[in-house]
Formats: sequence, structure tokens, C-alpha cells
Amino acid sequence: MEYNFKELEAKWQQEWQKQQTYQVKVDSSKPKFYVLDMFPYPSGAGLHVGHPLGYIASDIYSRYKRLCGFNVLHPMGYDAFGLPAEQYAIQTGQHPAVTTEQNVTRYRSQLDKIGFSYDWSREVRTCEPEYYKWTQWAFLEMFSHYYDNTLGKAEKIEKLIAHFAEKGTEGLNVACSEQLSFTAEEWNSWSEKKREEVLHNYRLAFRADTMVNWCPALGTVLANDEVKDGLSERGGHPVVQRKMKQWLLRVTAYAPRLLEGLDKLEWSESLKEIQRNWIGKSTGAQVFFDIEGSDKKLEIFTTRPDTIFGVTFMVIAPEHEWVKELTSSDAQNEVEAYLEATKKRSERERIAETKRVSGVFTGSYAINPFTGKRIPIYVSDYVLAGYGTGAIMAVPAHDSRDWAFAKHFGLEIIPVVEGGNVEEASYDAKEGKLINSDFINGLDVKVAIERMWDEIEARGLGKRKVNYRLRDAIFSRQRYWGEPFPIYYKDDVAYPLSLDALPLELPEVEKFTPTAEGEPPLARSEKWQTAEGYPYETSTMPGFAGSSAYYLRYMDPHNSEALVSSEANEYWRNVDLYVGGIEHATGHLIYSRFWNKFLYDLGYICEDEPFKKLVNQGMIQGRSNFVYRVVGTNKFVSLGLRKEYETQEIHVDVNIVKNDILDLDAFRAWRPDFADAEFILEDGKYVCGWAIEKMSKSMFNVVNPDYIVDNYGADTLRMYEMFLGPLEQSKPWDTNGIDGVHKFLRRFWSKFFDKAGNFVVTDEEPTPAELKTLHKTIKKVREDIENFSFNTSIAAFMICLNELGQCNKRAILEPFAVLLSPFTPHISEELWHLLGNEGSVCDAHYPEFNPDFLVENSFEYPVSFNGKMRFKKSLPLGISTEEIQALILADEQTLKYTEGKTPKKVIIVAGKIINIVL
RNA sequence: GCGGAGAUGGCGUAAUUGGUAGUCGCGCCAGACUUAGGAUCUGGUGGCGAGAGCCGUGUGGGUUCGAGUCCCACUCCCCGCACCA
Repeated sequence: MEYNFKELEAKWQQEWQKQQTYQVKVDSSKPKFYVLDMFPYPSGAGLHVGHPLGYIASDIYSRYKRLCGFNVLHPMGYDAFGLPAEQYAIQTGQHPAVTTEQNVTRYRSQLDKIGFSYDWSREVRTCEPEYYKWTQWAFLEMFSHYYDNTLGKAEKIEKLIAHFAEKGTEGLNVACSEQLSFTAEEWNSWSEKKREEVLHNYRLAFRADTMVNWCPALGTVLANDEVKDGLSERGGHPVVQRKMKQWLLRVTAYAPRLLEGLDKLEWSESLKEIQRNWIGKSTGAQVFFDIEGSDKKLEIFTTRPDTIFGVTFMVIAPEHEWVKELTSSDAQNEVEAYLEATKKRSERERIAETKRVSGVFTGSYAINPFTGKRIPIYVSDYVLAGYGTGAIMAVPAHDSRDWAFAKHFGLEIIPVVEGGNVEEASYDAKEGKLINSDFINGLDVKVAIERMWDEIEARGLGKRKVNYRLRDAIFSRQRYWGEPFPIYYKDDVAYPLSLDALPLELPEVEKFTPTAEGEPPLARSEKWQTAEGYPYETSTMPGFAGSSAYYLRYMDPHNSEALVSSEANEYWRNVDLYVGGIEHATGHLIYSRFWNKFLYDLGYICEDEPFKKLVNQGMIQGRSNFVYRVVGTNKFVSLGLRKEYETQEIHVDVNIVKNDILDLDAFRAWRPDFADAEFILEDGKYVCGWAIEKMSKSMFNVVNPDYIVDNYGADTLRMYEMFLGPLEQSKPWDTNGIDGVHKFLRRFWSKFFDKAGNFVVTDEEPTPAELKTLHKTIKKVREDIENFSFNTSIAAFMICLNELGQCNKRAILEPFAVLLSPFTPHISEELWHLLGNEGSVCDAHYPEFNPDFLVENSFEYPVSFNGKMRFKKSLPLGISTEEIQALILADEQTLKYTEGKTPKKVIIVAGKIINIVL
């Protein structure tokens, strides 16, 4: 019988759907396992072969775990709010909900064709009110909590209010935007409006005037991780810095926990490192410098307090709040001109011109607290307002940026650490002995840093301090297609909606563009206000809002009382395996960890980290094909002959090329201008050139999984994507090898049938050799799946099939089919039933490895003489070292190599002769 | 500049973790069956050499009886961060 993948795949996909084979329930009699894919944004282009790579891997693992007796939660859904649908709506007037629905339908049919074992009854879509109700709910919880640094957790805002009413800010150690200081009397005397303003300084979801990344082309603000090199990640539009009132999430409150939590996670080192860099912890000290002729003290942050004797100037950021005060009247014009010039430069220009030194002297001086020296204060944009205090002590001898600045302005450079030549370059290394530094002379840098921290604190000049590079996440977007904020305004004060008013549903609007006044599209709706007529917030939430807790919702997707019930949460806990792209390293994967930790603090969930193990699948690149047109003609010359002509390289659709051989008729039919193309062939074929490029429409190298499924079947696609190489590695999509995998499946299938197509599996006892082959494969495949080494386990299957030869015994073939089923669910299901089994192959027990079948009577070991000549010897098992030595020395082959000499040394490791030294 | 990961036949990859480098697949070569082959099956296939053999895991050193694997230095490619004080 022929392997008719089309028929049997359709048959089983329908059957699985009918039987709801993959639905799971809480079952405390079984251990749970939660396997999650990063849910896709349903774009209009549909899936290409790169998308399913991770899905296939996680599906294999899910099926494997299920066969091993785990109750596996393996859900799927859609990250359905987003910019592309909205932009499409602006262009076409079609409601984003409509296009999103269409795209979701397309995605679903593509996913179904590949035979995934998702429990679709748990599907979530972030754009549905039943879902975003819980996004809004979490936001309100953040709004009504603050972060207590001493307790290390989020607390109710009422507790803070009570503290203010009783003691003001005294004794507070809480996360805030700005260090405020007020008394209980002051607090109690303030108006409600003033108090609300102050509370925003502490809330975990809060409103503030901040410098934001404003993208004029998109008409919205963007988070730091949505901006790359001064351009928007989506669309590549320029981004400028602007001060605006926005909603933010106080992610920075959780920075220490986000950092520490990484150590416990089974994530790749590179991904953890990306997050560590993004969080950017640096341990240093704040130091206050007196300002000459002022009672103010300039606060700076430094990680190198040991170099304080080498400070020869100070620099403050152009946005520093004291710039005006510190500017003397003589310097005023120059400073103002400088501020004006820096303001005009966009973020992009600023990045591009990092090498150019610029700045001006303010005319004021600070006093070095250790030397008493006068040091000039400069303004320069190489100091960033947003990091530390926006002011630095400059040590040109040991900081390359300060060095460049000092050279440019002819400032003094005093070396304080031995080791470099500060005339030529700064010596930035944190090693060497201190010089020119009074009481720390002779100390090693690391010792000196510790010593100075103590000294600074003892003299009351400042404190040790930890700074983070991580910024609070800007949480509002001036867009339509996102979650509305459950917030209304009264007298410009933001008030939360009550929980029973949720979800606050997106209103209909006529157009999806900003209003003429530049208000977000929601302002177009006249109904966008409370019953009392107070206006709702018109911004919507960003893309990461909906994806921050979706893994929790899958546990209990239809619960209308809670995000997730505690029963469901205590059973499923957190994600055991998360598979997805590395591009979310500094976005989604930070925000959802923050979100999770926050909900954990409030006691809604029982795990502090959302994703225990995370695997990043590599990117699938495109493999483009080229044809070579002889310039000025419609003749196309094959790759090997193109040197003889002057040719022009043209991308050709990879779907009409097979193994780099062009389908000539398909090519003529491809485009009208090639209809009468002529070809110069080599060996009767047209060979195309190729290159590895990004998979994109314009390169004609997009391979749609549907095409592979139609021509080879889903099982072949699944196996082939895994066979391509290690999962984590980026690799080009190359269909050239797909025949090998397809051939394997056909050969496997044909084992069950004779030439006439009769089912011929026998109940004969397997031979020891057959059992050995089977169990060797079981061992290898189990180990490889556990290690996510799917490509090598496929190789093991292929070897097994070759070794089995003509074997058609049930005792071998049935376990083989089950072993293979995570990779090839359809063919395995069909064979499982042909073998007379009921139910589904996914309820079978995964074959256990039995070491008894691998027992050998003898073992082989390599023998080398002086590390040169080698041969393989076979000896019986379980003999002593002395016996081995005796056998070796009496052996003819050995004597040949020793030429009758007695070896000086016989090296035996773990019972094996490793080498014989003459 | 800082940090991470990597480099093995014509190609994608593998190597019991220090023990005969090249598993599996593609491609290629030969053969079988065929009117035919872009189907199927069988065998071969790192390079050089007629041969015995020699050389081979980015480069150069080192440790070891023995190194793709461990150590040192370097080169190149990919990725992340980047005036972060």
C-alpha cells in the first residue's frame, strides 16, 4: 500500500478534533507539565516555514512528555492587538477586529495542517474583552500598589497613605520616581489633587512627565526596546526625544529581583546575559561635591571612588536641573547656545556623533572633598540625564570619555593608578596600584575602591549606591488597537474604574487616525466617558500588556471571576518549557517576569518566576535562487556557463526551483516577460545560483509550510525542520535535503506491507540483534529529546531502520511507531490503528529502554603503541586487569607491534587497555 | 570598546565527553530494474598518491602515550549592549 500522507493526515486531524484528543484537565493523579510557545501576532502574510520551527519542537516535547505519563498543558492563542492591523485599518478603513479575525482563521488552518497537539479549548486572544479584562485588572492592581524596598515586595497604596498621614516621608524605603521629603502636617494640609500627584511618585502604574521616544510618523510613544538605533522597530521611522505626560510601569522597583531571579532559571547563558546587560546593575557610590559660592552640593554617581584624587573637572548633562544656576553670567550666552544646539540634535544624530567631543564651561567650580581643590564644572551631552544623577566627576586619566574631553579642552590629566601612559590614552583597567592619592597610595584598585566607600560614608560625603540601567516602562500608546486604560479623569486627576466596571471595552470610532488636535483616536468617540461625563483615558496599552500574563490565563481561560483560579494555578504553577525567539529578550521576557512577580507579591499566583526553562529557536533564513539573463536578451544561462557571457542576476521564485534545477515551463509561466525565455543549459539542465538572505517576499524566497505539507505531508515537514540542525541555531531553509526524510518515512511505512500492499506484520519473536537495535534507538532517542537534540534523534531513527532490514515483527515495529510518534503523529497514529490498537497513539506508553538487550559478551577497545599504531581488540567482559595484560602480551597482533620487546607500560583505564608504551 | 556564542568533507551536520575524526542526510559516481527517470533498490564517496602510505577538525604554540575535545595566544564570522560614569 502506498504511503498516502494526504489522506491519512486529513483523516486523523479530523478524528483528533472530533474526539478532542488533546484536551487536558486538572488531574492531580498525574504530574503536570506545561509546554508553551510564544503566541504569534497574526499578520496578514500568514505563516512561513520559519514560524513552525519552535512550534514543532515544543509539540514533539509535549507529545513525548505525555507518552511518559505527564499531564501536559500545551495551549495556543494569538497576540492580537498590534500596530500592523491598525495601519492596515488606516489605509483601508477596515476595522482591525475584522482583519485580525481573518488572519487568525488563516493561521489556525495553517497550524492545524501541521498536526499540533494544542488544546484549542484554551485558546486566548488578547483583543477580546473577556481576555483584556484581566490585563486591565492587573493594571488597576499596579495602580493601587507601591513597592516597599525593605520588605522587598509590593504593598497596598493605602498603607503608604496611612504612613504619610502619620509620619510624612520619614522612615520610608520605597521605590519612587523622585526622592520626596515632606511631613505629616504638610501631607494632611494638601488638597486631594496635590496628594494624588504625590502618590503617582510611588504607584507601580503611574503617570509622569518623562522624556519619551516619540515617533512622529506613527503618532505614538515607544518603549526603549521598541527603538533600535534611533528608529522605530516597526517601520523604521525616526524617533525623537520629547517630554510628555505618559503612563508608566515601575519596572525598576523589581530590578534587583529580576536580576537575581535569572540565576535560578534554565535559560541559555546568552539570553540571561542580554537581560543582565539590559538591567545593567552597577555598584558604586553617590558623592556630594561642594559648589564654590553656594550652599548646594552637586551629587554624582561613580563606580570608581578610588580615582577621586584624579578628578580634574566635573560634567553635568544639558538637561540637568541646575544648569541655569551653575552658569555664571559670563558663560551664559555660550551655555545657552550649547543647550539650544543639543536640543536640536535627534537621538540618532547624537548616537552617530559619539566620537565628537562637545561641551562648554559653566563658569562655576566644585570643591574636591578629599583634596579641597577647585574643579571646573562643564556641561556636555556625553553625560546622560537619565542615568545616575546626570552629573559626573571626570577622571581623564582613567576614563576614555573623560580623557577625550580633557584633551579637547586642554584640561589637566593626573594619573592615580599605575599601569598606563596617560599622555597617549586613558588607563581604564581596574587593576594596578594607586599613586598620587594620599592615604590610599600603594593599595590595589579593588582594595582602594572598598576603602573609599568606607571613607566616603565615614566622612558623610555620600553613600554606597546601586544603579540600574533599566528604565520604567512607558505604558501608554496613542493608538486605537490596544487595551483601553480603566481610568477616567476628574479635574485632571486620574481615577481608577471599579473592578465590576471591567472590561472597559474599546469604543467604535469613525477613523483610526489621531484627531485634528493631535489627540489619540479614542478621542473621536463621543461616548468615551463615564456616565457622569468624566472623560476616559484616550491612550491604549502597548503590545506587551496583553502578552505579560497570557501563560496564566491558559491555565483557566474561561474563568470570569479571576485571571486564574488558585486551584488551576496551584496545579499548573508555571511554564516548564517555553519556546520562542530571542527577539523578546529585553521586551516581553522582562515585562512578563515583572508582571508575574507583582501578581506573586499580591498572592494571586504561587510561583515567582513564570518560565522555568526557555529554549530559543534559531531564525530560519531564506535560500534565494538566481537565474542569469544575458544582458540585453531574453536568454538565460545556466550557473556553470555564466562566465562566458555578460549576465544580470535575477531572483527567481524558489518554489519553481528544485535542488537548484529550474523548472523551465514553470519559469516561462511565472511572469509574462519570461514567457518566451530561451535557455542555455548545462547537461540538459538549468542550474540556478543561490544565496542565503532574509526570508522575504521581495527575494522570492518565502517558503510556505502549506506547500511542503501538500507535497510531502505534515510528518515530513515536522521531521525535516528538526533534521535541519540544532534547534537553537539559525540556519537557512533549504529544501534540498527534504527527500531524504520523506524517503525514510516511505520506507518505514513500507515495512508494514508486502509488494502487493497486504499488511504483513507478524507476531514472531524478535531476535537479540533486533532487540538490541530497538533498545539502542530507544535509549538514544529518549536522551536526545530530553536534550532538545532532535536532529540527532532523527539520525538514530534512520540508522535503526537500516539495521532492521527486512524485519516486520510487531514486537519491534510497534514500539518503533510509538517512539516516532512525537515527530510523526499522523503516520504513527495510522500504523497504531492498523496494528489493531484502540484510542490514540498519544495515550500509549513511550517505550522504555531496557539495558539488558544491550549487554555484550565482549568489548572492543582501541589499542595504540606509543600513541602511533592502533588496532581494535575484542576481549571477554569481566576479566581482571592482570588477565588483560597477559592476554595482550600473548597476542600475535600485539607481538607484531612490540617486535618481541616487553612493553614498558600498559595503560589501563576503567578496565580498558588504552595504550602500550614500548 | 564590553559581553555572549561559534569555526569539522562539495553542503547541512555527528563524534560514547580525552581514545580508530567524518554518524545521518543532501549532492556526486557506478550498477540493477526500466520505453523512460527528477521513481525505486544496491554499492562507493575527506584530500594527495599507481601503491604501501602520507596529510587532514580556522591559525600558531602547549599539556598528554593519545587532542575536534583541555590550556595559552591569534584570525575570522554571528549575536547582544554601547558616551551607563
